[in-house]
Amino acid sequence: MDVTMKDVAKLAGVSLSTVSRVLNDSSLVREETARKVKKAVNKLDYQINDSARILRTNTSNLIGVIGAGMERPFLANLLKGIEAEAREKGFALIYGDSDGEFEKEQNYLNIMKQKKIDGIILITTNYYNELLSIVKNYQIPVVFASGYISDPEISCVTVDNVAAAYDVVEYLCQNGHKDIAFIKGPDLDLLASQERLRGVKLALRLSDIEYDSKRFIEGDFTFESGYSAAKKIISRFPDVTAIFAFNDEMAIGVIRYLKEKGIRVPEDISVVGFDGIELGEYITPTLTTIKQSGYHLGLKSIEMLNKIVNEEKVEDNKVFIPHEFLVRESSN
Amino acid sequence: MDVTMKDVAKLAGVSLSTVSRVLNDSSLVREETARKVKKAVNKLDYQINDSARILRTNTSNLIGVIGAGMERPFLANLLKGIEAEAREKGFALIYGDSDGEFEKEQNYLNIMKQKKIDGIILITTNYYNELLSIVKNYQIPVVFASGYISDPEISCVTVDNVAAAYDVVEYLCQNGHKDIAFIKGPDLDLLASQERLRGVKLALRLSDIEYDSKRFIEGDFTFESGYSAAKKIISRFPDVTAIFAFNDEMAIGVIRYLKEKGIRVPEDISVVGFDGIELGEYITPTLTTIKQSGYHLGLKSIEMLNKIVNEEKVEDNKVFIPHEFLVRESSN
DNA sequence: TTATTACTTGAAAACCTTTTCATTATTTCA
DNA sequence: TGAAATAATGAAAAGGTTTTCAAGTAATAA
Repeated sequence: MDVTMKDVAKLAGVSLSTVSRVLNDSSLVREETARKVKKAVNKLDYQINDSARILRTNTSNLIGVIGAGMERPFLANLLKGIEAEAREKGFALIYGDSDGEFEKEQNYLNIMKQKKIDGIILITTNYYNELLSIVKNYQIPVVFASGYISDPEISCVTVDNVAAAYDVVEYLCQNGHKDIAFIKGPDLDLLASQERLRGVKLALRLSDIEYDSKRFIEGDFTFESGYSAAKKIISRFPDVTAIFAFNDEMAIGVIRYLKEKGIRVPEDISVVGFDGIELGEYITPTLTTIKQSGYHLGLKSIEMLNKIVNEEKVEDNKVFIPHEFLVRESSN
Repeated sequence: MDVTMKDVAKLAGVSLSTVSRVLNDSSLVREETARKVKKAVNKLDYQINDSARILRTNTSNLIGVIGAGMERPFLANLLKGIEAEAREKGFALIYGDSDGEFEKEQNYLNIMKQKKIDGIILITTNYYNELLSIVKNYQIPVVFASGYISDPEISCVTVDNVAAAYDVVEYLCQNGHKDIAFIKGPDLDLLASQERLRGVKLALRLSDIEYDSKRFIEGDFTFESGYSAAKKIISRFPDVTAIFAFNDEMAIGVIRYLKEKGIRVPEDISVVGFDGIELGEYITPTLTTIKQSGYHLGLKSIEMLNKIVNEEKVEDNKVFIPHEFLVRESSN
């Protein structure tokens, strides 16, 4: 039913092998013959059968992406960056959202293995160690795009979460805030959230503020969790003067709660987020935050993965993308 | 290098055919033999070679998704719904973001054809007719998830944009608004935005308000375009009492601009959006909007596509997902 | 017991490429 | 001009499945 190389060969009056050569590397074939073949290809609107090609060559030009919660603006942008650069490099994408569940991740990994993906990008923080060992075992080139992986064999590209979180807290302390509350990510999140936590602790220590675990409320990166965390914070620590949420959505949830309670931001309480999603410029007050570019992060991930796949030398396999501390209206 | 069925067959002491049967439909094989085979499969951690399977069967369990601007919250949710239901039905996803460019769409279509996708979901509004004719020509089962397609052969699932937009305008008129401005989607958008426009015109006519094309500013569904459209509106039509933006992001951009100018929402100007993204509940004032569930839309799309792929009868190939008019703080 | 029938299994072809190896045609050099 | 080298092409194998067809075995019916 579909047009195959055989049909092209017949129409062009040449052999299968010749058609294949023209399609891949016409340098081995006489120019005139190549012309004939190309003409036939166009005439028949021939499309290669990818499965047959993959079966034979064992390379798919497919890149797998496993992530969690890709509807979050930051991650959606990351995906877009991945997508754009993958396209640029000639890869198609196969994508699976794991919701942070290990079982789904395993499942997607199997599917991807079966599809002979050339490489994989992991945007997943909960079971990264387990995942990593599977991927290593399968020998699939991998790039982590969700945090710093210490294993020297593993490439990762991420914002410097520790430094960024440190900057935020240092800024708050320098502005005289002593009673600060924090909204972490899920405790299951072993990368980004943990790293930000480390940065916070470091800054607190250097500012001689005692670490008090009760001031760290667990959220899940949603508006709603920021909102309800704010509620807890206000009831437990009425004297708080600043709240640092580990992402922008939670910070926006916080602001909403404070407004509802008639608490002024930033006059009564300063609020800081993390990520720098576009939305932060459009709410009132505009959101003080750490800006990192998900798009850029995605881009870099593919760039690096591409090198690994092509066995080019990767000069440095731990890449930090730039971040910027944006002081806007929600803090002082 | 990889484990193949041959290895399994050898270890289990049976033939290739038997292994294949066990893996697909063990009803044809003696229970004891099946056990042996399964044991070998587990022992060797056998994973099927998908390309070989696709080559032989000509079915891939792959669904293509072509969309534009998937970083927008509504569409990101849609993608999530697609993803979840596809997974449920045993499909993997191959996804391409076209940025609304026809060339990229064509390109992805070719790639997907080569990968022998079982079906495709189109979330794309600019060149839908051209795309449709290609897809028809390729004979790929297709579901449109971005608006109403009148071609009776083509399945689509969408919110009833006409009715929803009508509801908004009727509400505004009933609340005494006579001087309303609108922020459309891109003029290239031939589906959702056009349909909403039709609903608006209909309601205006029935409310005896003259249609004035100058009161329809073109936006591109971003915060920024809402912001700058608001600027134009305020300068050109200072007496406006209501603004209806064709999506929530633009409405939020509008609100931001009005706040900066010291114009009160809704006391001075009512603002209404469209989509019902979560964010609308967390800004102040909360956003009046049409709520539609992208997740649900995605789900339904796959459900329908699955039926088409399996050649089940599709009782009704034009599906409207429910929408809800949420009157919140930004309008009165 | 013999002849059917049903149940299990295996051998081999087919799916469509790429690529090695061999062959033929062409060019180069002496 | 003839031999050697080079360039262009084709035949065939290989990659890992599924599936048809045939064969063998066990169960049933006559």
